[in-house]
Amino acid sequence: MGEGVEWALHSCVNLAWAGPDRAVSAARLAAWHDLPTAYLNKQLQALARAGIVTSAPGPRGGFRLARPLADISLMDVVAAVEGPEEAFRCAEIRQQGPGGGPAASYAAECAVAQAMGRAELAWRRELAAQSLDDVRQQAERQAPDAPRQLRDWLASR
Amino acid sequence: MGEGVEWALHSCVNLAWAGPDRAVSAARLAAWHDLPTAYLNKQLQALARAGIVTSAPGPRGGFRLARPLADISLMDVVAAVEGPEEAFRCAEIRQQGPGGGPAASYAAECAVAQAMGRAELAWRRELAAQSLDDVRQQAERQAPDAPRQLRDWLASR
DNA sequence: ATAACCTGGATACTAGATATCCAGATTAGA
DNA sequence: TCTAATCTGGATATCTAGTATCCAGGTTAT
Ligand code: SF4
Ligand code: SF4
Repeated sequence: MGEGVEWALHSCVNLAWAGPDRAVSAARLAAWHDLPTAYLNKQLQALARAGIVTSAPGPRGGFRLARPLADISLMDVVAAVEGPEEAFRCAEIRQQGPGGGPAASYAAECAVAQAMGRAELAWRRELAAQSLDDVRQQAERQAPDAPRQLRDWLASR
Repeated sequence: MGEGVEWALHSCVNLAWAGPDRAVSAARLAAWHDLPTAYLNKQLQALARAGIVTSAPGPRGGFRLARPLADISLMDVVAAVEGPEEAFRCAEIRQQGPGGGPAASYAAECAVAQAMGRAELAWRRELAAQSLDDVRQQAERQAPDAPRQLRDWLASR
């Protein structure tokens, strides 16, 4: 699990707090949490390609949310940043060595891979069930003046 | 997800097929699927430390299952091989930069981390719900003579 | 026209996973 | 008792994927 996921999630919540009128540049989003600007920019580009945020060049440009937080699930962000690969990669070892005859060659996905696939599906379902708005609400409960702090800081630039 | 997990899972099923009387050396288990002997040995050591298999040195030594396959869940094996670390590691970025004041410093685990934790819990639960005996049964359905092949090959050594 | 900004490719750096090696310790069997 | 097979565990090397930086474009507000 790359830490780009965490950056992307926090950035989305920050964009929501900044409001829909104001576009925020990658440089500012990065500075807010002291992250490497160029690298965070890559994650934001991935979010843009996935249609989660929109991007605009030029002065007063930057990123803003493409849709309300309630319509963005954690799964959307994870898929956008981490790519579509499964965590468990089948290397087909059962077909190597003396054990792997042609008998097993044409069989379907083996039992191990299926079991791991079911577990990963449960993980995805749970991520898909939680929206970024849920996250935002709880974050505001823990730090009620975080949104105002961010807006003030953005305004002072 | 390291591929040692896959090796360990297949090795456990192979040990079950070999039977409880015969201990199988790491070298033979590795040769069966053409895996690097020394490295597979490390995964088997991890399984031994976790109490999933027992090990015995000396001639006629090797590994055997510590308990029936039905009492070993996929989660047991994954935890033994991959360690206890969570896939999502919280880097506490919210406390870095201008955004992280002392206000948030003492707050509990943030909303993002909690949400990811819930998803990972669902994954673990699904893994814990599936026993290695389920896997064995389906594997035998796909390749009914795999157990006999393995026993024959082991006997011819 | 200028400066602020995104895009995307090329490149370097780094940490972790993969793989090998060796010097003990243990035990079955001759 | 001696030998050979085997596990144990630390040290080390290699490889891969994640992390990070840079630059040469292209776009747009002022
Ligand atoms: S399908 Fe089964 S044997 Fe093949 S790589 Fe996946 S887990 Fe291993
Ligand atoms: S607790 Fe929240 S802010 Fe801190 S590292 Fe985890 S996800 Fe990021």
